[in-house]
Amino acid sequence: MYEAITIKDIGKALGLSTSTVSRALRGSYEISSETKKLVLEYAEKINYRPNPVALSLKGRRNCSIGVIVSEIANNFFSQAINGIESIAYNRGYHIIISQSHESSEREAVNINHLASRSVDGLLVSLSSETKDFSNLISLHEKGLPIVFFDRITNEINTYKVIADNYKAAYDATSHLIKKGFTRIAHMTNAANLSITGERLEGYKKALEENGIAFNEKYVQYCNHGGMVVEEIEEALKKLLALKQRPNGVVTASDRITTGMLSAMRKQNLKAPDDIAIVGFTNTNVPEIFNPPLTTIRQPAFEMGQVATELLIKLIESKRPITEFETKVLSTELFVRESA
Amino acid sequence: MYEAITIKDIGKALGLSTSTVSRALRGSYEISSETKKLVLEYAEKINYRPNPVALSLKGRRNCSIGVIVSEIANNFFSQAINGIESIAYNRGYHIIISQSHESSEREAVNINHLASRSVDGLLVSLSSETKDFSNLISLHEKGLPIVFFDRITNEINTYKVIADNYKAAYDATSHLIKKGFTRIAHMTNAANLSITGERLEGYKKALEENGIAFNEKYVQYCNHGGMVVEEIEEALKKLLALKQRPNGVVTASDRITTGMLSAMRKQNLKAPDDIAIVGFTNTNVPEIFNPPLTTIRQPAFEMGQVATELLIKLIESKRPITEFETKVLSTELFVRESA
DNA sequence: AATAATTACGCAATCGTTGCCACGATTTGA
DNA sequence: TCAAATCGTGGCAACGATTGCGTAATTATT
Repeated sequence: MYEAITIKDIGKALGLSTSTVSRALRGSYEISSETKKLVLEYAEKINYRPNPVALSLKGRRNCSIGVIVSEIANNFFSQAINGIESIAYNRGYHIIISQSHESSEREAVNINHLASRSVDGLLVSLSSETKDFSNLISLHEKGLPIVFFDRITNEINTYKVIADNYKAAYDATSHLIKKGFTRIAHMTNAANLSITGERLEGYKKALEENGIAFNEKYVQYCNHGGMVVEEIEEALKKLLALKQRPNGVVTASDRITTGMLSAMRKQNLKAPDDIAIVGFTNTNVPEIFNPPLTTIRQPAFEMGQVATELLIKLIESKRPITEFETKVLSTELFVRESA
Repeated sequence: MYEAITIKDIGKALGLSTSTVSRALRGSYEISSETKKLVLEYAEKINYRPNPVALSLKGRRNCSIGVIVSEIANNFFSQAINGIESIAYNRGYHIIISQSHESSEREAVNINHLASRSVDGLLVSLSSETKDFSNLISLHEKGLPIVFFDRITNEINTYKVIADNYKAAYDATSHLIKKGFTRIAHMTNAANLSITGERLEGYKKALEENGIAFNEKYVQYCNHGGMVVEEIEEALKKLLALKQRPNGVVTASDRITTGMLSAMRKQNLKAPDDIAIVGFTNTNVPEIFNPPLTTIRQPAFEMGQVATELLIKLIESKRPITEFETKVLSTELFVRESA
């Protein structure tokens, strides 16, 4: 099935050996310009494309980048992927996208599949379940370039790109406090994610600066990142059951934010009167929610771009790079009516 | 960089030829069970994984499916992709996702890249720009299995999966009419998409059945499918400039629906009082919009599943399939407050 | 005119895997 | 007891492209 034109076909048609054709196509100096012209024109005419699988096997570059995220049905990630693509496309790389669905097992399967299809490098945002990095470490040690973005790990020394999650959560919490809310809950992702810790610290700092005691019960972790409706409703119920019912909340992800709005609606709770809300979200239309949503917007597109630039730098670097940095990009607080 | 274990390493370690190792791994009957056990255990121990690139080159199956859509930052497509993945994963296939961004050129580049990386088959939802199918036709004729979903073409005879767009638009329009709106606009995708035509027909039919004359000026085409904010604002302005300003609208895609809500808000127009709206959208939380949105929901996940099942059927079929059908899946109208 | 240098190309190995054929050793049948 | 069948294994070629090495033909040098 599906027979493509090979270098051999060209050779046969032109009475040349495959090596000559190969060299002619690559513009080698040891081929006469006549032959080169002949081959090039014929190749163009029959629309010859080198077989990338064969090139891969030969160990040459693939010009493809593997991307693994937890969910693409998520504004943050789909925007980040668009940023990744915008750079990759211009630099001649293709991207191959995989989802972990927050499962470390699927993450491992997909990463191994990408690695074995010999992508030139990997852009990784970890699943919330991942605690064992041995697979990634071993790939990294074997020389596979990896750049982490958003959900990172300290176990691997490489480039990383994150949003300023600490400041983002600090800003969100501070805004609620400034608006007069003092019993502020935090509804967030799985506890072991890097972003969760960073955001929790910012949240705590804002409370502390304003002399508000940190209450552990105000922090609700959604292990599925809001993909499961019930976990958010459950978390809300727990918050509502507290003696000191919170009057404000900082939600830490796209799905948790919209899920919370939906859960509040079910409970007939209005923002900001019943519970004020500042949400991390990258939706394009936060103003059409009811009420218009006060949001923290992450620079998803730019994060994708920066991560991709760093990865291509790693891939194309002649000598191994050993000095890495973690790029931290600023978030933005958009004040609307929900807080 | 990145050296994997090969069949040759196993052979060397065990004093066997590569062919014996290969057959032992594949459980061939002509290898003694002792040798098999030896090889299998050693392979397990050193965590051997066959090189898929070499397998590809050998012409064997790849167990990967290429998916091309216009945008993943779109509820419909990201849900469809999740449906695709759910089936593919269970059947042992990996998926490789590419975006066309509504550009026929990028579509072609990405499709060729997928095909040349020897995916076993292609799931395609066409870009709104695509008018030339010669590339796809030629791949299809060369034997590459292709299944279209959502945005299809009649130029290629294969399996196709669509939503019942005719009935969906008919239902949406009928609902508006039933609610007393008679000047109903239709804001839709690029004119040459299959879905656009199907929806337009349903819209027209509902008007006709209710004795309402079709007004061409009420139909606004958004060539970027709502990805560009301005095109929607422009379309709304054109509608508002009409002598007979419409009092209802059927929006035909995720991005157009939310974009329209946003544009209406900018113009200080409220639904349903100023303009009632029924929108095609697959958002998970249509109830948290202002107002809660009356929606047409497409069975995106199921469409992805069905398309994938058909594709795998094509891929795994021993003898060429020549009888194809187009599966039509039902949509659902959810009545809320915007109409 | 004889040798050296250059040009332009072909041969064969390589990447990892599998398909086909062959070969020696053991077993079976007559 | 001898030929045939069977079994387990190894060797070679092939997939498509690249590349080091070799070499014939041409050109330049002395």
